[in-house]
Amino acid sequence: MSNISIKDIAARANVSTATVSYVLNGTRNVRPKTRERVLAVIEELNYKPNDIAKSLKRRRTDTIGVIAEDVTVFNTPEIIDGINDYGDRHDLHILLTNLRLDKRIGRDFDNVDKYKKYATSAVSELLSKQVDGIIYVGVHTRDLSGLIDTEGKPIVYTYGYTQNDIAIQYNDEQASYEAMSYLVQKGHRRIAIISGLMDSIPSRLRLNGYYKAVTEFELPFDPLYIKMGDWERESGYRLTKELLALPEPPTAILSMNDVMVVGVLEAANEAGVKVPAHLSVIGFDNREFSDYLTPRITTMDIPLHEMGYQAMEVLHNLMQGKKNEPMNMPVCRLIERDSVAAPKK
Amino acid sequence: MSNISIKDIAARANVSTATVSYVLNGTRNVRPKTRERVLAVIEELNYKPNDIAKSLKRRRTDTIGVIAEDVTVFNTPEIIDGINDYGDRHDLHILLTNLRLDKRIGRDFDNVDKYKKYATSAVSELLSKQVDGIIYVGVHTRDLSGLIDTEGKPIVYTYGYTQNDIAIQYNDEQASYEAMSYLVQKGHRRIAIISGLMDSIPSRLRLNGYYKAVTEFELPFDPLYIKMGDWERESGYRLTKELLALPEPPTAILSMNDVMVVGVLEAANEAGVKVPAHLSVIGFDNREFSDYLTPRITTMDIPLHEMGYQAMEVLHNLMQGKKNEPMNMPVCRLIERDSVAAPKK
DNA sequence: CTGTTAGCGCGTTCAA
DNA sequence: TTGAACGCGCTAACAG
Repeated sequence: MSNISIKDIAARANVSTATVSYVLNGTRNVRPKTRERVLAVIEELNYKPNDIAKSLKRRRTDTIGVIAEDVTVFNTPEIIDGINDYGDRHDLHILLTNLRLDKRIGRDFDNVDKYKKYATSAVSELLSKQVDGIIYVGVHTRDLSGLIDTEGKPIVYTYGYTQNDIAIQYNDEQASYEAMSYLVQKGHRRIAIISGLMDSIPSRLRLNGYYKAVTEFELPFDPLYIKMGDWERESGYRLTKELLALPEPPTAILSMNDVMVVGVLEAANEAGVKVPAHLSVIGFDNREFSDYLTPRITTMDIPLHEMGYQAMEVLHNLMQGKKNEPMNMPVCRLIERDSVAAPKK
Repeated sequence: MSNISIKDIAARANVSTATVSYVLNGTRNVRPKTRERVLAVIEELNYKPNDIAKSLKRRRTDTIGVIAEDVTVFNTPEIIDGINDYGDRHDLHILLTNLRLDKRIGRDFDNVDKYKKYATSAVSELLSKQVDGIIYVGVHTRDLSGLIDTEGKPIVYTYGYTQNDIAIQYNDEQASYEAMSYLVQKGHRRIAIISGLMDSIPSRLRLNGYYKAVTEFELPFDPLYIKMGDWERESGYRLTKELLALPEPPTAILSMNDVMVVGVLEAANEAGVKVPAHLSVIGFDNREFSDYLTPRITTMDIPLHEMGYQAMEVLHNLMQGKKNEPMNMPVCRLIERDSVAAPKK
């Protein structure tokens, strides 16, 4: 156990504690010979500075509080990885709080009262720990205004936003537009879309991208091609059945997540419709399993790592009082696999 | 920004800072009237104690350093969730370090020198931050002796172990034995196993469980039923082809992870062998996608949450100098789905 | 320019 | 119930 303090170093090197501190931080010039001697003693005693004491005086901890709504939800680890990536490069540490919302309240996000207490006490603990800033990692994009009060500490949101704070979002509209372009380029005209729940922002934005593509490429617009799903596999299954039963079924389906694609494939399979020969499918999320399905699913990859990284970058600037230049919105990337082909004539 | 300190409270309540501290911590009796007054002022000024100052004096931070080899690897988030679960219940906070090994060095774990520097500096930073203990979360069970030196601070390993420290492991042998029992009970006798890499501890332990079952249930033992895979899908595919080409092919396959099951299904499909009608399969890991494959895969769930929870519990005892009674080894649980049926006569 | 002294940051806790 | 020392490192002020 190292109870060695700066005093011990000072004593053994025959200098004052101030000098040791200056050597350690390069805050001031120290004669090379003295510096050598101090460094040698530090090495010899394997001294490790006490960051707690340092933080108390500096009124800065170089620590960021991360509030994750649920670390076990698929998007969170990759965002945290991005946060760590930036943190490593700038000597910022991460105090992680996991609200565990999925296990505690499931998907009942409307009932804010159920989890406000968790969020509030998380913030309170982080403030007591004197974090220099906070990143909130939601599981699902929505308005979080009023959920927490950081009492002036800088905060940045991902997968969520408020009226007043900075939030990092990726470009949903562009993503679905790009997926549509790809399908069109492959020769598709009759393209259906299976959305997520319509109270969801990404659902609406992606629908915008869909409309935009339909308009720009002058695709046949049929309201029956627009299906409201609920993010779950069963809705993919059910809605695909409906689509396939249409007098003029679509030749391609854009599904707003990969989970619903599982249902799409089941329905196609049951109906004897081959994917991609008779029906093309694109998913969203690039979940690991999308590569394990048959056929391997073409899907939009969400820039999670970049979102975490950018959130930290923006927060870091905020902490230093720098203005944040408007940054590029992270964009999705199409992962081409085997679920899209040219339509049969 | 709250710059209110205990002094402000003391002044406004006409007491000494000591009294405020006693009220806050209940460390000593305070006359009810005084206590009321202090509490009122605290409320009024929305005072939040500074844990940094507190930690400096108490020489204890109530913070645990978690070193994760990679948070984006599938088992890690659930382990962290277990850590948080225990932490929440005992007012312990988590300082998270992510070594990001998967991105930095891939699977090249043999080359310790490549990541020793990351691990060492992670420990060093955590010690400087004065964490009360450390949990190391590996991505893959192996001997980590000599990787890091915590200088006397208590440490507990999961997915990894050393010669001298405590490590939380789940019961691998029991898991494969139980999977085998289940297959036998369904009527299978000719059961093959596809292992992971054989330099892996879990591979060997699970093979032990397999042997034990073969012996106890007096199954026909055929060395050709034992296939060495490498955890990857392709090996599942290739080895299943070999198994199906045998003069007496197995009626069931136990695969040491779910990823290889993907390959098993592909091979079976190509050979026109129906799962589970003609071939039963059990996987390992209960990966989310195992429920999305066709058929839905029966698999062994690994008690990740419990491992994290138990690691914290053990560490907490260590921190308090308590002896750790031997605890129950976390056990896997069979998730029954649709990939196992009775064998055809 | 180099080195030292001493007070500070904020709660905790002992002696009185 | 209180005054004051203390935990450890930083840094302003000062001396040589």
